[in-house]
Amino acid sequence: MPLLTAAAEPALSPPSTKGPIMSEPERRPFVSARTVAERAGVSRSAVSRTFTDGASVSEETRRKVLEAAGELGYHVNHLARGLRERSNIVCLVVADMTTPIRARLVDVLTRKLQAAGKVTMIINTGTDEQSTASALRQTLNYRADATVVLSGTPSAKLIETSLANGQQVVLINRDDPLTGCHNLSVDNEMAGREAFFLLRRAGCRRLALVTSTASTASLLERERVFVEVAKDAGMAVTVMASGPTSYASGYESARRLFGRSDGPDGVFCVTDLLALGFMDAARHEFGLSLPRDLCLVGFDDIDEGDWQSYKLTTFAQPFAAMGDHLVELLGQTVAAAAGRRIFEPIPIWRKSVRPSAD
Amino acid sequence: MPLLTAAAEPALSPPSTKGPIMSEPERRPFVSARTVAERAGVSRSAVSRTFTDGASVSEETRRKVLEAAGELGYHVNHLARGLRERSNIVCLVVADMTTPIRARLVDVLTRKLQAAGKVTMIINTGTDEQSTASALRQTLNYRADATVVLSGTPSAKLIETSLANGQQVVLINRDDPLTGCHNLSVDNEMAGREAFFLLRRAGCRRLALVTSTASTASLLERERVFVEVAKDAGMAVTVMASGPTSYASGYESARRLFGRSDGPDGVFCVTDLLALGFMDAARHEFGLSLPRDLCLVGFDDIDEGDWQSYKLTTFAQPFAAMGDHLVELLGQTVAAAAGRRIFEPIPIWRKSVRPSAD
DNA sequence: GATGCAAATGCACTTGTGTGCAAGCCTCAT
DNA sequence: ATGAGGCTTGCACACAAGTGCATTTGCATC
Repeated sequence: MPLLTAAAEPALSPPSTKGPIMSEPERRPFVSARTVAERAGVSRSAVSRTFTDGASVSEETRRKVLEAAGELGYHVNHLARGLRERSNIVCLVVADMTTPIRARLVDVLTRKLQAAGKVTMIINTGTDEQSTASALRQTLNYRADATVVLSGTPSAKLIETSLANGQQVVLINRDDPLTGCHNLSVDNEMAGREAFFLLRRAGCRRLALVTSTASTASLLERERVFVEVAKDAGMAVTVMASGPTSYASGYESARRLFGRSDGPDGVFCVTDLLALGFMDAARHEFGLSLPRDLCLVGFDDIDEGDWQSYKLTTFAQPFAAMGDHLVELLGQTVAAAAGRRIFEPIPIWRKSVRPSAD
Repeated sequence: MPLLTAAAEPALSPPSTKGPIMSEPERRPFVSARTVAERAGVSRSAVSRTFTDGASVSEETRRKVLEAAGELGYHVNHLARGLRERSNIVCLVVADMTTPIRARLVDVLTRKLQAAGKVTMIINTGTDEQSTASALRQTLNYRADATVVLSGTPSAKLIETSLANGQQVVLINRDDPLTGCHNLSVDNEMAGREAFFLLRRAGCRRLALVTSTASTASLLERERVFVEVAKDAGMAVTVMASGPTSYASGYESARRLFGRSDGPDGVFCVTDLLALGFMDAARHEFGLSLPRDLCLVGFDDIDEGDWQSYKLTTFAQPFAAMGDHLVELLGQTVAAAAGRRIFEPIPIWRKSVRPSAD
């Protein structure tokens, strides 16, 4: 029936959908399976089956379909496919993408997801609850199979609706105690502890910890453990935070700390960016030399830390392993037990800490 | 290894897609408009109209619909909506995402696109034609309104099918002569010329240009103009490339250049990353001091160039303006005249070049 | 109370897929 | 020759939305 009407319609251009003829930006000339079918002289089902793995098509029609598809430039519409089954879309909710560590994480994850046949949607958001909320909603709008949160803390209620809609929620390095979602995190406790031992072994006497005013759970945990372990060993720690997690904040923290009578000689910066800013201020503003006058430990292992001007001793986050674990999670059924998975940071020895005291 | 192509590539299909009824992980419990309609006691059309701007719904039913939607956690399915009208998806094809400059560009673009009501899909690809091709196919699979290419050079044929499908193609900083697509680019000619004048004004006598072995059109253009202008002024230029566009390559180039009898005293690095590596080697390996013994100009204005250890004089790319222009393009009808738009780089004066010769 | 008009509503069709079911076709063995 | 059995193939439906058109409802006016 519809075929008849289409045939009866003369070839003159359709009188546009509705509006005046002023412009016609409404055309959607994407070629569909039906067009391919008509051209190949087969049914639309045959086209669908040709592009479906394991479906039953004769070699002959398959050839005809592929030929017609090639000539027309046909590509399967994944949006339509996503109506029936999984969309294969994964949403990445992230803030501060320009930060080296975030860029690395996004890079690794998009790579791994792609290799697993997923496609990633980036939602560039702020860290406040408001924008995280609208990010989560976006995720639902596009029927993403999973939402991976790298920044910000989603509200428990919104996570609940995500889960209720059969969507997996994975938090990376967000140590917030939320139930129902997967939690990949680096072992911040070990980092805090090891950082202290590194500095003590180097013979440092006046310890400081530099952090940011963005009170992320990860940063707080590193701080807590470092201070606690130092206290157990009978050493006090000066804690300093001068702004967001950035080079400038680390720089400023150093100015403040060394502006006092006796600056520290052993510092744990909870982030490499902070550490590099701190190191630059210590050197250029106060003429200190590392590791002689000052030992410095960072966290993240960003590329810049390996540059000749810095050679920062730090801890690397095992992003590759985290990415592998993520795709493994996505492969499982939705009902897979949600829970926390902790990855060990890898100590990276460079030149900003003395090898031993003696 | 490549992205899942449109062809009948086996791909790694999840083995459970069509398996027996042994388990039921196939549930897609996403709540649809019909469910909301049933709960609210109205027709499905009413639900649709409630969420469509400007449609005619009484205040009463609207209230009922919104209430039911809230209770059920309903979110409009943008995939289904994308079947009829524009998908509002924009694909970003990018390689080397961890590079600071790329991360910045991706950050700005995702922000701008988001503000314009678009959603961005990241396709993390290699720069070879093969992976660019499968990236382009991915773009078509998801019916993206537009494809924005930040890395790699798509084949003319593939661009053609994109355009034939009504998809806009925007190349950013790819100066390849491809017809039919929009081209946003920074003025490399001006950069090369200005870089030379900066160095000459500083009184440099032995010029060098440091580039990478990745022969991007942008890099080649900067090199060509710099060398040409210098030649016109009667000065020779040593050109050096030691590897990909990275810190390490810049470092290596400096080792080679200063390992000779007379190293350069004025250098244009076509990329900031190269410049920072170059600077570090010049200082730490050869004890040079900037800008006394060596004047250095970069390009990109990455954050790291402003760090205290570097203070690199460079040119900034006006990404914000480019992003604004991009969303403006997307708002136009598809038939908008494709062409090239050139943006002026912004000179950033810092400390790596002497202010004047005298 | 009847009429007119506007707003609200519902039906049915559209978008592009994938797939269950049944029918058709071909081959082979009885 | 005929039925069994396996491969193909097409119909029709499902997925989740938006919307033109016709119909119904509500309300005011005559």
